[in-house]
Amino acid sequence: MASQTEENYLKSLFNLANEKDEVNISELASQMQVSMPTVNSMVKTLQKNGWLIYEKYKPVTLTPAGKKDAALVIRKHRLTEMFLVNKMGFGWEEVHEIAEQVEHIHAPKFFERMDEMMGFPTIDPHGSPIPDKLGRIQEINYLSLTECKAGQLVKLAGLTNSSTEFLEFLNGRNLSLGTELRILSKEAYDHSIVVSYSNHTSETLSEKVCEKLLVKVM
Amino acid sequence: MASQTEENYLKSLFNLANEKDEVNISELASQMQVSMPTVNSMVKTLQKNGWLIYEKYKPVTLTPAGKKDAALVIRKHRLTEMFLVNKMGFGWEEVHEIAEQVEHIHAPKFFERMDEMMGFPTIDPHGSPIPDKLGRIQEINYLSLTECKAGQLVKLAGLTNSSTEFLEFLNGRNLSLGTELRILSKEAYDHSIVVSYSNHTSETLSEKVCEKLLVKVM
DNA sequence: CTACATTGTTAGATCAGTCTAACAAAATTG
DNA sequence: CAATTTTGTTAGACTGATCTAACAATGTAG
Repeated sequence: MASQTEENYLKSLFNLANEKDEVNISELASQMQVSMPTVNSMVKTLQKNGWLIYEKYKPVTLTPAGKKDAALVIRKHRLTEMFLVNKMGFGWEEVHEIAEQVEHIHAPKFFERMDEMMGFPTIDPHGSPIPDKLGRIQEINYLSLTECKAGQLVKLAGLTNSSTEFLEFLNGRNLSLGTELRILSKEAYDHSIVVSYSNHTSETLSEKVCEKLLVKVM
Repeated sequence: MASQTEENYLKSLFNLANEKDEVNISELASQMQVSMPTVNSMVKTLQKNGWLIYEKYKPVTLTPAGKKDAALVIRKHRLTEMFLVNKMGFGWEEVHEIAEQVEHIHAPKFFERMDEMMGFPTIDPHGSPIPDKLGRIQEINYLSLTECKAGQLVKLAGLTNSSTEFLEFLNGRNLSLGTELRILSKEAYDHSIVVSYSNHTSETLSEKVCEKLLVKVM
């Protein structure tokens, strides 16, 4: 069974993997906030346990078992976040920190019960998909708000970043998942976008914000 | 902040402390399932951190800070057990294992929220008191069923042991907290007790069982 | 293609938490 | 109270996860 540390490495590896499923040691080190030698020794351990493929001076790749176990940790994290929001009344900006700890609990029925109580949700409070019990993750491809055209009506469906600061910024603008946005105009110079939604008749969103907003065209 | 290991030692120390607040190294070793040298080195660490008083060849004693922090871990454990039973539908025999893990989560608002959702319960699903936010624990003195007399009507209010096996035994007999028992007779030879309750007209409970049942005389 | 920058590895140390073996103090018991 | 048992301590080793310093391989840019 994976230690908490190992679970954290699996999660990072899963999230950092590129199209070729590869992750560099340096990326992983910076993501995990540890030194490269630490990562070097840890990938050897993870390899020994069948979670990844490692060859000297090459990027590492999760094995199918590694991907599955990583997805199951992510499942625990996202189920927890959803439970905290839907069943315990927390705000979407408060749950990450708690879920970071709860995700390491080894008690299948605890998470099964959460899942059941919530009616088997498929996304977490930030719009990210919740992997199933077998670690399968449904790919959703939303558009970034930056890719949309003026005049379009879109619905906010996900985020590419869920930092507390960003979530609090969105709270301050009354923006939440499900909010329908009308794109009033796009500024060519700085790529900012003017939108209207709910009782906001005109709100300007910077490119920095728009690129983090994932939407579904209505 | 206490590590998980330290939290576990604090909990054991709190539970093992006798009238003089003392705990022997050997007791602690057996409770924690580690060797005596391990305990020896750990108590030195705990002392360094202000949680206990240690002198060579003497039993150890928790400091006020140690007692408080121990009680706060026990609070997290018992709130979790109660939440699992009352809000998530688990049986009282299922919750200990999960709570053993959840108790190490460092997220005050998570436990505050549980507490609030349950209406600030004072006992856990096994009848043990839940310490308050300041680590104060209200002493309840129930009688052991063995101390009761034939003819008395008593209500099951607590347990001195909450092992899964014992809880499953009680489930099999339809015995739960709040059950009112009429003591029909006491057998002098083996100290077994015959009781009636609910729709059980006559059930014989061995001394082993009776001594673990805490009751309130009606 | 060589030089420099970046990335990755090795060696060796540290810390927390654990162990066993050997020994010492304290408690018990004839 | 002396002998034996129980309890506790010390020394030294190990594992997991981390570090820094030194070095080696790879990638990049003139």
